Amino acid sequence: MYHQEPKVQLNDLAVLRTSSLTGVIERELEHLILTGELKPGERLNEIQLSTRFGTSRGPLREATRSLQARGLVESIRNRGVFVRSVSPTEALEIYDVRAAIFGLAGRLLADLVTDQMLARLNDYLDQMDNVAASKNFDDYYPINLAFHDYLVTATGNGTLVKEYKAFVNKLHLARARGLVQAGGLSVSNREHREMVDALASGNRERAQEAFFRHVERSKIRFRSTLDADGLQS
Amino acid sequence: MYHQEPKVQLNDLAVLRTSSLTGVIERELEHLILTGELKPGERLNEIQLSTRFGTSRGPLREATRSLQARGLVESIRNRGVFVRSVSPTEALEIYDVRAAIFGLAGRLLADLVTDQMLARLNDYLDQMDNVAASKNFDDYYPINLAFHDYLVTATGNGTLVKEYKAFVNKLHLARARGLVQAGGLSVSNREHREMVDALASGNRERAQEAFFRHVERSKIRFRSTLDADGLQS
DNA sequence: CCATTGTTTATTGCCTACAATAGCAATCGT
DNA sequence: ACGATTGCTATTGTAGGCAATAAACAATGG
Repeated sequence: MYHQEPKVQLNDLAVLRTSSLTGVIERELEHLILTGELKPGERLNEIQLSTRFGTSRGPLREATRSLQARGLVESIRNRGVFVRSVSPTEALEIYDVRAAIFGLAGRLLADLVTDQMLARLNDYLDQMDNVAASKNFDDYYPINLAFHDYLVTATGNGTLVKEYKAFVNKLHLARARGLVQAGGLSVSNREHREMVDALASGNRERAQEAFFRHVERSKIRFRSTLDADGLQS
Repeated sequence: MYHQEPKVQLNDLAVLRTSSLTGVIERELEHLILTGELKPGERLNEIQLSTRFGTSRGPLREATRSLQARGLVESIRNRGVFVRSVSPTEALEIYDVRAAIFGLAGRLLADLVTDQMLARLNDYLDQMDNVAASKNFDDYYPINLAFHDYLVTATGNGTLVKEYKAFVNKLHLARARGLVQAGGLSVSNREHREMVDALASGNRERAQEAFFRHVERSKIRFRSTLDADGLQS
């Protein structure tokens, strides 16, 4: 009975005023998927998960439908819903679309760039240089992520932000997930500087191209490691 | 009881073997929304719609969750789900993202283009010229749509296709829907020829830019009519 | 007359129960 | 022995019912 205290610990009742149980479950499932606790190909058992969340199957089913529409999960009738497994081919497709969207970010930013923004970007670059020098790669990713997040958000185009993040998430479901990260490891900060320089120039097309190429190079690195490991499709 | 013959007329039971009731409802709702039978801002009454489809509220709720994730509908807790109304501002955002994706299509096609493809594209161009000459504008849209659909599909990038169509659909929910179409009416076929010529040249960047600009010009036309009509936000 | 506070009603949120299906194992016939 | 068939079990698909909320209206007090 849902009028009792739900068993969930972190969600105050206040939260449920605005966001429905379904929404909470959806975010929770998304988290489980993206952290890898639920692995690609794994089935989401309705009863098991709903009891885990302390709810009935209804909200859980609604949550999985939403995840399905967002491409994180796929459903086979009468068999269940499974965490999606993104094939290398699809990963390559996603890289291209992501490049296009990120390129748009560059194009838009070229018209919006301010000294303050450039200062902040250069700060990110310095931080990444420092961390790279100290070979502390675990510290590199958070900054790298923040750098890209800032760029995308600063466009002021919410649709763009949403799309970009959706694709980044989807790449986490790539069968060769390790390769995605491994490829990123070798990114030299020079690519990032090229992007910031392009922004500073205020040249739309140049910025778009620099941003686009940055993602395309990630794609190429991904494909290389893919070939090296002899993975197909 | 769902083991009886459902009241839905067009869907054979065979269809339900593969796609769930939820999926059928979702497609049906999507149709109602895109044809305008359900207008932006309108509430989707669960009881009314579920009885209309001859099902219970469960599958209907799952269908609307999916539509919500896809951005066609928005849900307010304890108040219901409403057909989304896309603000002019968001429409402009969408135009940009769509331009980026369409630009990618151009870039990819530049590497894939064949004589056969060019012939087909030129055929489309001729058809549109003819129709435009005869001022039969109702005939113009289907060809225009097919032209763009073909371009996007020919990239072979399914992710791109899906995204592109999603955004086209969303633009149908723009508050100033009429303006979207009105703006398109004045598209001269010259823009289309520029795109095809760029493809023929095999120059990636040029093709990307031509495709990108085509959508951007639609955006500008949309904004002009917007300003003329004194619409805000 | 207006604001505030019950009260009613339509509708959503969630849950439980039952029907149907898929996968598997045991059984049966050949 | 072996394939097809038939139950069995776990799990999903759907239905319908009760609780809770919000919006509209009525009643009350200032």
